[in-house]
Formats: sequence, C-alpha cells, structure tokens
Amino acid sequence: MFKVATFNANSIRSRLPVIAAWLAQEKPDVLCLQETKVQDHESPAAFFRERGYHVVFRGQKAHAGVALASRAEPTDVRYGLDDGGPADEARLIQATVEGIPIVNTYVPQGQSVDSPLFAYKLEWLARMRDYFTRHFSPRKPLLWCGDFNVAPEEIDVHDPQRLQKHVDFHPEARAALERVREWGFVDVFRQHHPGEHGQFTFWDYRVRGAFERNVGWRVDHIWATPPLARKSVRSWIDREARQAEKPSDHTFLAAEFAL
Amino acid sequence: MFKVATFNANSIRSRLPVIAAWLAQEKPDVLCLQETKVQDHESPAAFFRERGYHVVFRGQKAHAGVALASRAEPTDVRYGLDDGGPADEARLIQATVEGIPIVNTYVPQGQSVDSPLFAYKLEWLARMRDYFTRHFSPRKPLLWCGDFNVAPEEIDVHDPQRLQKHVDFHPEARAALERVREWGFVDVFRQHHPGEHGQFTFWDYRVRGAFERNVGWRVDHIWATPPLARKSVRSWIDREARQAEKPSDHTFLAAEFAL
DNA sequence: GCGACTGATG
DNA sequence: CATCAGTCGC
Repeated sequence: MFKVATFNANSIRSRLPVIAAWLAQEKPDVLCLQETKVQDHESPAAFFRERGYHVVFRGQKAHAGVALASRAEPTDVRYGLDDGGPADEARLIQATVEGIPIVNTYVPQGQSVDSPLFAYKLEWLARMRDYFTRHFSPRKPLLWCGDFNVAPEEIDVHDPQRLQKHVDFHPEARAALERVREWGFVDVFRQHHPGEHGQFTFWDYRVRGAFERNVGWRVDHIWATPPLARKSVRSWIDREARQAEKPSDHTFLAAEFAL
Repeated sequence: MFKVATFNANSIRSRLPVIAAWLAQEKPDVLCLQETKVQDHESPAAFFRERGYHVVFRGQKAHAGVALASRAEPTDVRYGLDDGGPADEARLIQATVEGIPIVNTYVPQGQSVDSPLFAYKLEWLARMRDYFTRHFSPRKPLLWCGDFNVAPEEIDVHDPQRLQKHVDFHPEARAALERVREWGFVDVFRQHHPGEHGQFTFWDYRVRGAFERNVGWRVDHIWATPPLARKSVRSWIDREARQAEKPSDHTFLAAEFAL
C-alpha cells in the first residue's frame, strides 16, 4: 500500500508538533507540505531525517514554500515551473517516489478578483496544464497534490452563493482548475466520496467557530491520472489535526493506493 | 510554614508554562511577579484561579507590570507610590496575606547612568524609604520583594570591576538601596548565604552562554524586617526555571518563614 | 486569528 | 536573545 498525504502547514516550524504526531500515527509514504514559510537553510531537515524520512524543499521568507517528505529516497527532484515564465520555485516541487511522479503545488491564492494576483493565479493554473502536457501523460501514473486554492464544486464550500466572488471559488478559478482536470486527472478524494457536502480541508482562523460550525473549504487535493486513480482504495480528510494544540488552518488530506 | 517567592517573568503571558510548573512543584503561599507586560484586562486571572490562587495585578502595555498571587485572600491591596509624585502603579503592588504585609516592586532600571531615567531610579529608591517610613515600622513584620534592579554587593555580580558604571551596580544605585535597607530590612537570601559569590537570579539573554558560564546578577530580592527575618528558616534561588523551555531571563527566588 | 516581517528595547 | 509594537498576508 502506498499512502500519500498533503498538508498546508501554515509555517512548518510552527507546525512541527502537529506534523510529528501525524507522521507517527499515519506513517505515510509521502507527505506533501505547503506554506512552509521558511528559507531552505532554515528548513527542519533533521526533523524528517530523525523520523526516517527524506525531505526536499524549496522556500522563501514569510510566504509560500513547499516540501516533500518520503520514506523512500526521491529521484528526479525539480523545482518550479519551467516554461520561461516566473518559475515560482517556492510553489512547485516535483519528485518521483517508488516510481510514482508526484507534483506538489501551492497554487497562488489570488488575493481578490480585481487584483493582478488573481490574473496571475488563473495564468498559473493554465501553465500547470501546459506543465503536465510537456512532462507527463495521462496514461501513466502521476499524482498532483497540494493546496490548489480552488474549491472545485458547490459542495466544496460552505456557502456557494455568498462565495461566488471569492478567489478560491470564482467561476474563472474553477474553470481554470477544470481545464487542468480535463487534461487527465481524477479527484481522488471525490472519487471515494461522491456528492458528499461539507468535506472540508480548510477553516479560516478568522471565522469564529469555523471548525465547530464546519464553515470551511475543500481547497487541498490529491489528484491522480486514471491508471493510478484506479488503484486508489481510500481517501480521507483527517479532521483531528485541525483540533490540535496550535493547529494550522488546514488539515491533512490522505489517500491510499494498492500498487 | 509561609513560603514566599519572587520572579521577574519578562511577560507573564509568555511565561505561563514556567509559572505553572513552579507553582505545582513549590506551592508557595505567595508569588510576587514583575515585568508582567500586560494590561489588567488581559491579565491571566483564570490561570491563577484554576490553580487555587488569588491574584492582584497592575500593568500596562509592553513594559513593567506587577502581580501578586496568594493562596489566602489578600487584604489591604494598594497600587503605586502615594507621595504625590508619579504613582507608577505598574511598579508597586502591596497586599497583606495571612497578616503579613508584602510590598512587591519592579524598581526602574534606569537605562544608562547619564539618562534622566537613572536619576528617576535613584529618586524612586529614596521614595521607597519614605514609603516604608510612612506606612510601616521596622519593628513589625513586613516583606519587600521584587526585582530591585540593584545588585547590593560585589559578590552579587559576575564582574564588579567592569560593571561599576552599569545602572544596576552603580555606586549611587547601591547607596540608594542601602539607604532603604538601613530603614530596617534584612536581606533574607544573604542572611542564609553570607559571603557566597555567584548566587545570581538574572542572566542576560544577550550574553552568550550567560547561564552556563554563570555570568549573572543578583538583582531580585526578598527583604524582611527583623522580627520576620528572625523567623526565616531558608532562602534559595531555583536555577531550574532559567533552564526551562522558554525561560525568563530571571529565575525564582524563594524564602520560608516559620510563623 | 495566526502566521511572518521590521524596528524598538533591555 | 527574547520581548514588545506595528504591519502585512491569507
């Protein structure tokens, strides 16, 4: 069994206790992390080593940052987009683990619909489709994990009416993500939980009682190409980590594959 | 047995774990705190209540702030100096516990010898003598606890030569404190440890390896009037708290009295 | 709300 | 080195 998980840590350094507990309990083969908010020379490499994990990462001060921890040694590690535009190395890390290529992204949030950052987000998602086209085939195993900063469907947000203009649920953002899905991905969590409402991975700190009232979003994802999706036996959101001592505003999403 | 302690917390909110551990271990009858750095409406009153302590406090944003926690309910609680000068309520709190009046102060540090704040410090110590004269008698039990920001003797600093011009060891500061002692106090810690060098309560964060090398200061004190000093059976510095997870730059000074 | 930053103070 | 205040970003 091949167990993969993704977690927006909202600062990897602040979240080491949460990550330690989850690794000890779940022993995933791969853990993708986003919003590590740490420069490479400050990255807690020893933390993963001590727990039997390899880790690769690319980060910067204060914002973004991605890491990929794996029991097996990763090969073919790459950072950032490679189409000649901004590489955004702190937002994309790719590695092959046990023969499975894994792309871990922290998609730009976009700030607000009228911001140039929203246009950048839409363009970024278009570049992702191009990235997959150039490097991979939907007929071969591939995993795309991370914080996509898009809730794909109405059932993936707590209030689809009110959130139409939110950058994470805007029709244009959803359409841009849908274009990547059409390239050849299956939403692994949704495959195992068709039509389920309120299955969220993110609850805003700023919304009072957000977790208790389940005022959340499903913006973290594990997507697989069809040959791999067919082998997936289970996918779940572990809500426990969002109730930890000093929680991230996101929680862990996991999936298991019978390779 | 009546156990009293004093601790410069350097932010009471940041130091709750340290204080919790110490209260649980030592169960003092009274704990005097300085540098709480918190406004009254943000003070962690519940923290003390949950542990079986009453607490009174006076603080402000960012600087100074004093608190007094006690197992027995305190009576005659007063704040600040009352001589018509600046009351400095965040630097002096007085309460009577089990019949013993206790004055807890955070004496102004003084910044540098040429600063007006140093003159203010010297004046403040003079006002303390006046305060004791007006309110108390050396023939009756009285405790003066706190961070006095003065190391009384050469054996109370790591390098008496080099520190002559430091505001906490300046001859004028020492003389000003000595004038208060002469009113009628016994240095309770020193009574039990005459002539001992290097018995410090404060080690500057900025001095590398200060604690390990014992590059410190004895600036925190428990002083008693003679009738009470005669009943003191023990006084000690608990160096452990300075080695805790997120330590204050000071540690706890304690004393026991056989009432 | 809770991260991170800068610039200040001891 | 470790607080604070402010400010920024999600």
